[in-house]
Amino acid sequence: MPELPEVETVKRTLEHLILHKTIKAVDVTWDNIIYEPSVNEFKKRLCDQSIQSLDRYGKYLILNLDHDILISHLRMEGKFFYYEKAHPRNKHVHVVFKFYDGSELHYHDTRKFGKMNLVSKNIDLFTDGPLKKLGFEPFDPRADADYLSSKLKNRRISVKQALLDQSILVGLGNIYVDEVCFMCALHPATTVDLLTRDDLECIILNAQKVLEKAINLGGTTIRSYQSNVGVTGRFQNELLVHMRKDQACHICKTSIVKGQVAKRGTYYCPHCQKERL
DNA sequence: CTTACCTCCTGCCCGC
DNA sequence: TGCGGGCAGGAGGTAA
Repeated sequence: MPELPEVETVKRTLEHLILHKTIKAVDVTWDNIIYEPSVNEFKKRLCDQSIQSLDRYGKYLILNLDHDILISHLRMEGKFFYYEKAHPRNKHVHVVFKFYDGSELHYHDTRKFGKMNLVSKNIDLFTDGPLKKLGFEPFDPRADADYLSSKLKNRRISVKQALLDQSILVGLGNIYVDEVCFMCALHPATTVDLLTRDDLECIILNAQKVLEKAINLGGTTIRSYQSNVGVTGRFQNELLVHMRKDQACHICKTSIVKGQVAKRGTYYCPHCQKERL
């Protein structure tokens, strides 16, 4: 499940592979991957546009083209494969970008959860476009305790759910939310109305920390992430609680527990992360 | 304005 | 061994 660091890794890898290439044709074999516009318009408009630059916001990958912006969200299992020459399509490949130099970029998505949006460059992604509902990145100086406090006002959801909510902060998914909760000694089910100002500052600080460290290690590779674009994640060796059920907490040696919070598989240390009631 | 629930999909795990 | 059922999981949509 690609979160901010994994998408950043994909973005950096793709920059070396497809920057300045011009699209000759696009094949789409699973229509629901394309959120907007219609599949026919999507394919047609992409033709003859070149990749001017790549960007990322939260977990969204952004390709700046000549006239449009292509936004790709990998959701659970989306990944890219790049080939120098025409390559047979794997059964889980649903979108193929063919470039004029003969190379191809294949979008592979086992569960077909990923989405692509194509929007005009004339619209502002953050005020009118598909990213308008998103919150700040944890690195953003505007993402301070006051900001979080205002976002959480009148809300009684769990910390886990709040950190998964991309309209509050972008970039954290199930893995890194568990890590941040542990680093802040917060039980993931603690409701946000019980958080102190210190907790909010701690959350921002540790979200920055965990994301920066994961980016530097190329992201987290859980299971065999067989993409040839962004494969080398090593952060899985640094995880403090996620995927560590029954293993010793690094602080107190208590066994890490896996439970359900906000309907998500959630790992935490029952000793270091006491729930507040 | 909330929060809760449904949907999309497939591979995998479990029990029989 | 083979089969069916249940389940996980981002985020958009919708209902209450």
